[in-house]
Amino acid sequence: MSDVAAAAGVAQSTVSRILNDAPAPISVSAETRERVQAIARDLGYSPHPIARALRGAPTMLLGAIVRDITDPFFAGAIEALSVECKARGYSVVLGHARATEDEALAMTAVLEARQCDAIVLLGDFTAEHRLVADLRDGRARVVGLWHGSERDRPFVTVGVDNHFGVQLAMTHLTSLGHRHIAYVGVRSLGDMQERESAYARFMRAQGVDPEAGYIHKVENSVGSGVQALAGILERTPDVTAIFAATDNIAMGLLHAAYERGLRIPDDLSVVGFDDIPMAAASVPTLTTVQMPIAEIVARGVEYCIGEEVWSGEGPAPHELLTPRLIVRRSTGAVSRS
Amino acid sequence: MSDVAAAAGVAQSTVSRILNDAPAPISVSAETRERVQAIARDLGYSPHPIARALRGAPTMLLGAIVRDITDPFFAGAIEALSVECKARGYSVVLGHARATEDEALAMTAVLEARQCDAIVLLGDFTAEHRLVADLRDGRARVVGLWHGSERDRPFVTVGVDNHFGVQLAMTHLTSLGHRHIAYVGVRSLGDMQERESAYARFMRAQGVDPEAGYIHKVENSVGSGVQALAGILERTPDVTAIFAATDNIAMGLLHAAYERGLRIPDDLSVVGFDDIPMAAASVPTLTTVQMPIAEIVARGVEYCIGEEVWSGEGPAPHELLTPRLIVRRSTGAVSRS
DNA sequence: TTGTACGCGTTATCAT
DNA sequence: ATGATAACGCGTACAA
Repeated sequence: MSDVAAAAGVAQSTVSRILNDAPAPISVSAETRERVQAIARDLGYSPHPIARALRGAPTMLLGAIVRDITDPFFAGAIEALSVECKARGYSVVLGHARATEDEALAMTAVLEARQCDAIVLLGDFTAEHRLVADLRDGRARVVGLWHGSERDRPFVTVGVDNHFGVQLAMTHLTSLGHRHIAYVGVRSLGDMQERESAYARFMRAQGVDPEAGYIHKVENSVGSGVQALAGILERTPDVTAIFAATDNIAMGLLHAAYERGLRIPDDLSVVGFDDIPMAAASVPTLTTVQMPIAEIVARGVEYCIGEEVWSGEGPAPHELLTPRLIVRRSTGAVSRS
Repeated sequence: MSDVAAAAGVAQSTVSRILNDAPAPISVSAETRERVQAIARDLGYSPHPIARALRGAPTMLLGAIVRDITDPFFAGAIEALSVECKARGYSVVLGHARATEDEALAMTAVLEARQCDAIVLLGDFTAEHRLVADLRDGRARVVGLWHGSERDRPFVTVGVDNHFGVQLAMTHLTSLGHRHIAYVGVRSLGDMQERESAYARFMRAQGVDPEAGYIHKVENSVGSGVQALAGILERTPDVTAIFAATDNIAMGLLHAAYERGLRIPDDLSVVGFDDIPMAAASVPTLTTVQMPIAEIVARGVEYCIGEEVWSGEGPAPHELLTPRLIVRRSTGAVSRS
């Protein structure tokens, strides 16, 4: 910038004013303005974001803390986040927080994140106490997406109505005649916990005790479907349908059923949750619960770097968006009792 | 930091020296050192990375420019990149460059990327001339991963030996008796182009003219398999096997075959390329070409922020790592001629 | 209308 | 062994 000033024969502050479209009470002669702008262009000047940031300007960086980018669902969420941020001139920096033990390392991400104007938590991190505490005390605004509906949230959260989503899926199955419906979920809090309890409540309302071996917990990976299915068939052979807490798991179940020679949906119906891209191209295609990902992300970003901020007073806003059921070919009428 | 200095009753520069483990020729009394360190800890002091960066320190930020995070293969690559960077104390900031027309926006990512110490290109961006030009002229070190093997590369590239990978896949198919093998690829340069020409060369060596309708190009998505299969069966009904340039496409083919009632591998064999996680859990599981992703990423990161730098003189280093074939259940002996 | 001077939080250099 | 001071690039209050 000083180069530009020197070349134009004006003070550096003048250049700054011109290039930043000086606020109202200041005025610059049109002639100087044009000259400086021309020179700045010729010299290929571009402002140094770091120096700006040092002056207190926002870094235009938004930190995204996520457990597993490889999870197709979160990959889609990050995609949406990236698009939304780009539209607002922001970039997203990735913070990895793989395992729970990685808490300390996740902290690192937070520290680095001090350069970020805001932090978005993708998924459930309620178990990560130190992380949450640091985030709460930190300078940056924080928003939790798909973070569950726990009480006393320390920051704004936006998510999906898990209870309603599960209801949709389960009602679909019962309307097809299924009564003995197993659940395969993930040992985690937040959304996973909510889906499980919504399932349990539904089953009890139907007069079936879900605690009688119908609930199975595995890792959230396509590979875990095999062991889950084996467990289900062994402990509750009367099962005619399975509700999986994520599409990833559901994919694993489709695979495992195929390996065992079980036909879907003739012998077994499967419903997932997430509607990942692969759900529309699996064998067979997967009936699943779809969430308005883009909307959820957009709401979260709005709270982070938009107008609609939370003052920090009173309970943190908590928005729940509504999912819908996508019926495909993995579910069908029950063929045995 | 000035707070710490005031509280300790020493000069602020002294604090800086202590906290940064001052270089050799400087000495600090042990007593002062401990006192300052204690106070810094009590005050919860942590250095301001932006101010450091302004002084010329590296930002410890690595920019990753990628077309589609949703692509399971690149999601895996980003995961590996993130892990590798974290181990070196770096964070990765995501630069989205979706469509080709998005070139201008990709530029934005580059500009923001000025804060980055290095840039990693994930995938092929040779068609993005302005992007490449800007990157070449830029300050940051640039490395292209899976960027193809074009000549006169303006920066270091690390990738996979596509020719060898295709050879593995095709040899596997011919050894099973397949002769009429179709190819489904993507209209793009870099790796996609190399896989296609490697396929064409192999076919010609086998005495089959690949130009006779055996080559099909689609979008790289699971959804595009349906139209691809329809086109293949219509134009070349003698086909008994298909080689897909990516697992994503291969997944779509498995799905499309199932919808048409074609049994895999009895009626049709399918081979993919990438070995995405889903390839091990599809119906049926997919025979595919696996790349050493972690190694490729590690090599790239080494060139970016490691010791092994390229001076900029002479031709840019270009490393090719070796893929291997993973044989699963989507390929079998030919059953018709 | 434009120039001067200061400060953001560090680190490096020079002087004490 | 430590303190004072300049500089990094920018925005801005104040002076001219």
